[in-house]
Amino acid sequence: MKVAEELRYLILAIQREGNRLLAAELRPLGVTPSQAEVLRVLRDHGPLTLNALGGLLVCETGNSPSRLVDRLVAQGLVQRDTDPDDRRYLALSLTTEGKALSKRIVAAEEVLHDSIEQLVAGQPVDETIITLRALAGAFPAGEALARRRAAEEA
Amino acid sequence: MKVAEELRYLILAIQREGNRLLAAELRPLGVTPSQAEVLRVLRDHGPLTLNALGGLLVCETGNSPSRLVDRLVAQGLVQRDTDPDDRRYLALSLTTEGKALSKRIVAAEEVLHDSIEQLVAGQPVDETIITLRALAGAFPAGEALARRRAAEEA
DNA sequence: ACGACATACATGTCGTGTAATCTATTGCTC
DNA sequence: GAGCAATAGATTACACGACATGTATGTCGT
Repeated sequence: MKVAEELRYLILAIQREGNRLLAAELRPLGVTPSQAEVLRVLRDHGPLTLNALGGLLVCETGNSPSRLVDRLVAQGLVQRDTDPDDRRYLALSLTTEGKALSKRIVAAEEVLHDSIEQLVAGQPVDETIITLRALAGAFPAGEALARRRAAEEA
Repeated sequence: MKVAEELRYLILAIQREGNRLLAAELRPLGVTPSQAEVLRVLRDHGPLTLNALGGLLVCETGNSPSRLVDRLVAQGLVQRDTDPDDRRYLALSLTTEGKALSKRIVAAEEVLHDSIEQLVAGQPVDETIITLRALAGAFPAGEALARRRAAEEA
């Protein structure tokens, strides 16, 4: 099998299974992995417009995470205000309840991350990250990650 | 950011974007990446039952890829016969049309694979594959890949 | 032969990913 | 300020993935 093909399938398999594990951890909290990502981004990066939110999401649902946000609003976790100056813009932020839940989400993610670190213990992880960054950097979703890293350091 | 968290998001980003690129290559052929995987597996691993097919798919849709196969049957690419000895079993195989299309699918995948290899040229790819195999090997979907590798070598 | 169980597959539901299309608001040009 | 293009966002259609549940067929113990 070609190297690129094996890479592709390995990444597909890991992504699927990782997502399932995370979904299982998050289920008791009543949110899905994508919803959790939105809550975490909103928690870390203040109030955002829908577009700005999309730019920071890796699970970026194309143009508009509208539906994703809809469900979070319906659950009372996210507040959606319209900018009074320019009514095309939204101001998305966490409700008190959303802030509380996001703490529990971080804890659930820790469980997954600990499992991952155990599995890759003793493996050449640094080289792996370098390679994957080279791959991801070529794409928009990879840039979302880079933006988040940049914002965290600022 | 923790190593495991960065790994997780990198893999998510790469998987998404890779899938989109492949979907674009495959669109002129009228199939999706998941459908293409089914056609390739059927081409390489003879007639299969639905369960056996699921065991070789990385895009393994849990229990049963019935609906995935449904669309391929509807397009005339896959033939679905019932085993006369035990009518619970299916015998899935490519039609002539399906065989012809699978050749074009391989060509479309080559395009993606060439792009990937260009992007990771000069990176520590071997170490990356080792790490990812360690991760994937812990999961069922990773085993699907291993089964395919084993079958290819046999 | 009968009934309980097991196996293989099908189907329903929910949430999501992607792309196409629609609506509302704004800003620009004249 | 009227018309028009650009922009932000919402809506919609289709295919999937995950999970739960349903159905048909076969097997086994009695």
